[in-house]
Amino acid sequence: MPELPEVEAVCRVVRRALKDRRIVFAEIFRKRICAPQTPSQFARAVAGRRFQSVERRGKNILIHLEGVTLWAHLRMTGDFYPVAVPRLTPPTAAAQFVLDNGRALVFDDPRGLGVLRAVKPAQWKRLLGTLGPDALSPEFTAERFAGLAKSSRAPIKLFLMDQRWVAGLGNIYAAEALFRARIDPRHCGAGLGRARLLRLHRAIVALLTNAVKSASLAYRRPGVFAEGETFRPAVYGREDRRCPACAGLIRRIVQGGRSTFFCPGCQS
DNA sequence: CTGCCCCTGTAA
DNA sequence: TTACAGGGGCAG
Repeated sequence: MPELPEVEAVCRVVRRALKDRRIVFAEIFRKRICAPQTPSQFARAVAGRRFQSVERRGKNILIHLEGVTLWAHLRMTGDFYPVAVPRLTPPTAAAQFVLDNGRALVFDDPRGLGVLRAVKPAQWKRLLGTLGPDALSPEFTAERFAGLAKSSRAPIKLFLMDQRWVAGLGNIYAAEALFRARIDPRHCGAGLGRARLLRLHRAIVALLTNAVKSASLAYRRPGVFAEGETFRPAVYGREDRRCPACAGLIRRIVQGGRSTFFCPGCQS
C-alpha cells in the first residue's frame, strides 16, 4: 500500500474530484469493504451529502461530508480516482460514488482489504485518538519522537511501523529512513543514543517530504503509486544488490512477519 | 512476541 | 506450485 506520501497524493485527487460536489448515490461492489456496516446502511449514510473537506492522518483518509464523515483506509491496494462515465467501472472497483456532475469517484481495490465506513464525529475522533502524530505534522517533533523511542524495547523498524507512535510510515519508508539514518533495523529504541534518534527523526521528515512531492507528481495512473524516476529505493526490495553508498550487499531479514531490507555495512 | 487472517495478483 | 506483496486486527 500506499504509505503516507501516496495516501497524501490520493487525498489530493479526492479533493479535486469532490470539490463543490454532492454525492448522489453510492454503489458497493464488494460488501466486505464497508463491513460491519451493510452496503445499504453505508450507501444511505453518504447519499445526497455535500462534500466539505478531506483530512489525512497517517494512512487514514477522512472525507468530511455534510453531516457524516467517510473514513477510508487503502490498506494494500486501495485507490481513489475519478471516472467520467460511471457505467464503465473497472472490474476491480470495490465501490463507486456517483456525483452531481454526472461523473463518479471510484474506490478501486483488487485485493479488497481496504476500508470504507460512514462515521460520526465521536467515532472518527476515537479512531484518530489511537494514532500517533502524523509524521509530517508539526506535532511530530524530534523531542517527542526521541522520548517515545527511548522507552521502546521493540526493534526500531517495528517501532517506526507502529501507528500508535508515529502515523504514516510503512514497510518501505521505515526501511528507507533507517538506511538514511544509518541505523540497524534490529536495534531497539532504548538502545539507541539520543543523537542517532534525532538523526532518524530528521531522516523520516526529509524522506517523506521529498516523497510527497514525487508521489503527487507521479500520481496519474490508477493503482500505480509511483513509477519511473520518482521512486528509487536505496534498500527496499533490493536483496543481494549493491548498496548505493558502500557497494556492499543488501540483506533481507524478517521482522514482525514482514521483510526488512538493510545494508549491514552502512547500518549499525 | 509469533502466526494467522482478510483477499487477489504476480513472479519465481 | 509456492512465496510474496507498500496494512492491520486478532488470538495465542
